[in-house]
Amino acid sequence: MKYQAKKIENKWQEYWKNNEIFNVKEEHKKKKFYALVEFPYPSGEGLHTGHLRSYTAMDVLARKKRLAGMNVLYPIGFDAFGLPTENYAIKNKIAPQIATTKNIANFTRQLTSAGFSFDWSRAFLTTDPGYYKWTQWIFIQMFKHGLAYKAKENINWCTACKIGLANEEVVGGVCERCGGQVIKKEKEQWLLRITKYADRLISDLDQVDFLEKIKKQQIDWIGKSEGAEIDFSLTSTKEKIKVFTTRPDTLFGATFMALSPEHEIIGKLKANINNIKEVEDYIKQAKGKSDLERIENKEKNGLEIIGIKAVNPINNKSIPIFVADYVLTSYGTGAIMAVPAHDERDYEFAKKYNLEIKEVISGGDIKSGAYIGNGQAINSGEYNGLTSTEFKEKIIAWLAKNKLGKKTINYKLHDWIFSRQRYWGEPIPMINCPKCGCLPEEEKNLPILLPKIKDYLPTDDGQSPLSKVSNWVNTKCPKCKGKAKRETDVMPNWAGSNWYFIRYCDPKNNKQLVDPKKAKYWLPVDWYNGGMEHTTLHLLYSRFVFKFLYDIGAVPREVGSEPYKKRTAQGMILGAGGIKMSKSKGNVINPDIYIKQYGADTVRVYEMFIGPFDQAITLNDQGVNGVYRFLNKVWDLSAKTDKKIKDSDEVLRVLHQSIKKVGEDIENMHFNTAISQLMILTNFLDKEKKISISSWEKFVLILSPFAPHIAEELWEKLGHKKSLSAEKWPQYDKQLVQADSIKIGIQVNGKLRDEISLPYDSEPSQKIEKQILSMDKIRKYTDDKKIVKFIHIKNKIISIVVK
RNA sequence: GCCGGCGUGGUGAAAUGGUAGACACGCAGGACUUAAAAUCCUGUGACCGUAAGGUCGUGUCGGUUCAAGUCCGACCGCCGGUACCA
Repeated sequence: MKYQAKKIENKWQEYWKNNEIFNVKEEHKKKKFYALVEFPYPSGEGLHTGHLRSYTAMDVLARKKRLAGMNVLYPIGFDAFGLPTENYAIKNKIAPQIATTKNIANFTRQLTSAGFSFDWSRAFLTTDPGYYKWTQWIFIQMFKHGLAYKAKENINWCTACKIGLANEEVVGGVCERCGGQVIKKEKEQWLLRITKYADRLISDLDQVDFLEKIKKQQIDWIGKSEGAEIDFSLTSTKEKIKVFTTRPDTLFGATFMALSPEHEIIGKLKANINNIKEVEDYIKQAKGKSDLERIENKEKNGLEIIGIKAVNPINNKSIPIFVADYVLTSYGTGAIMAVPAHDERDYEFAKKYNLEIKEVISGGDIKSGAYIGNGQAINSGEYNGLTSTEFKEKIIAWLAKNKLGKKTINYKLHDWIFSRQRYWGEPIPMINCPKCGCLPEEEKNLPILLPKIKDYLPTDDGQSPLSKVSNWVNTKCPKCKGKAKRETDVMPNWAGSNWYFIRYCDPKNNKQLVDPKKAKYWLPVDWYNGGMEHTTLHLLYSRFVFKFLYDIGAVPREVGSEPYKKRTAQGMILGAGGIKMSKSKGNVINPDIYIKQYGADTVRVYEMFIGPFDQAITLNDQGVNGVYRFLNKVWDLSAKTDKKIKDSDEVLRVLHQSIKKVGEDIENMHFNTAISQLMILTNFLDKEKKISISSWEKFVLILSPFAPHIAEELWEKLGHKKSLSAEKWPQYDKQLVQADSIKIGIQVNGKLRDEISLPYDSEPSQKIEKQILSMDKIRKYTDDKKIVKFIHIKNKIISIVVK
């Protein structure tokens, strides 16, 4: 019979489902393995090939770990709240709930057809009230612990649609939907105090096994920098301006000060500013700039504030003050001491406006540009000669003693804006009472259901569409029972994906976020794989939320405060032309087509074979054929099995080498070389007349993580009644892996001239040396020469140096 | 600009400092076939040579070493992340 992929794939997918082969329970005698992939957002386009790559890789690992005797949890769910669905709903006037249901049916079909060994009994949607009840519960706990608060924040505002946009909706500085200009606008928002966890989010990275580049991304995103806050007094007023600097050692070189356009002191000192009208004009045009314009126009510009000057505390010199939009309001104090000699931006600004450039650290050439490195202090009075490090310490001590400043730490990371003026998200479970203020909803009333509405558009002034649902908005105050109103903002996309991996441990629990016993067994996640695009925000946010849940005891102590033991990332899948797949470029590939044409096993093996897992790959038709041929060959080989046969030593050797290599390669995510080894073994077996049952079984088992359907079918053909998923990963025999003899190369003066077959592990000896030197091809190069060196590295090489 | 990663046949790619190009695609020739597809066999880095064999060859230029795709230095190119973070 010929290999019929579709037929056997349907058969085994049914079998796995009906027999709940991959559904797991806590089994305390067994070692657990929690394999996690990023759950998909069920978009209308269906499963992306990138998902397929990640899910296949973890499926291979999960299946291998099962065979290794572990209790493997490999769950799946859907991250179903979000903007694309909401925008789709607005455009087509269809309830997002309906679009979601439809999309999920499609995703489920696709995921099933690829043969992933998910525990479907644990699947949920983040839009399930039973799930977002706990998303809301977490928010309330954050509020109760002072980590959720309201504040005025600048948000992206589309001037055409007149609505607030999430960062991900601003593409290239314009509105993703209408192409309209996006500016910053102040609005009251909910924020989460992630900055309180910044230090732990850095230091606890020591405890986990993440790819180094991922750790680095986390650290860079948090952006911790140590420096000093320094007070500059002002002439003609008692006000002061605080600046932040990482280089207090350059204080003598501060020749002007620059304020961000948003700096509050300007409003306060209006009366003292002689050119207030020009200053206000400058501020107005700076604020009106879109992000796009700010990015495009990188040339620094500013305006001097006439009438007040700042006084450098170290030498009492008056220096001019500028307002300049290269100074960010959102970092540090929104004001800087400018040291043109030792900062590139300040240098550029000083050149443009003809300001003093005073060198205070030696080591550079100030005429040609700023010197930003460390060095020795010069032009710094009594501090001259100190190194930058010594100088920093001394000057901070001096500032502190004179109450002019102090050591400070700053972060790039900001508190996390956690509200959206949208519909399709978890309602923020807060109530505004005119008497009692802003209070959390009573926990017994959770979940606060998202009401069904007809019009999903935000209001003209940017309020959430929920604000139009008066019978939902109007409620009672949980404290005084008087009339009160619900918070109408909803949570961002991230809310549901922050903690979903916890819920997989106990997805149906209605009394607790998670049963501590179950959490204790399954958590932390042993191995989390996903895309690099989620290794900053999602990873950081979910680590933060997990730490918080750990702190309040919602996650048991024994689990620890890090959610993921190990995190890896697959390379991107590029479309035709080696560019990112995107709808607008029309190069998106739907995995369905390949699965239909070749079957899931072929697609799985192909995706794993095409290149190194962590590198970007370009998907094309080249190579799929080869994998399909390989599986056909495997199928045909099964006809050669024979009960009576005993395999040759050579067959056993290649088999045991393969068991070793495939097993190790899977653990290291070197899937491509694992498959090439399976191909080598297949080609080898193909040359044999008969194959023993025992060898064939081992082959089928090591193939099974990659091509589970064909493996199950071949296993059944051998007369087994049960799925091979309950079998054991074969052991390799160390003795058998080594061949008796080994061929090694012989070099003369670095050039390969011949090779010789020696018994394995032959130690260097006079005898071998003599033998080699008597070989014809070697004599050709050595006979009339003097042998300077004779090197024999066991099992590796023989290298002769002649003169 | 800064921070990562990468650069090897016509193509995807292998290679703990130890015989570069495993494995696969494609291509060429052959077998089977009325024919095609499928399958099988042979060849396939470049150059010289009928062959045996030789020379060159892992982005470029240098260095370390008996030995470098791999280590070190400088440079060029591509990809990804980030962006005025004081």
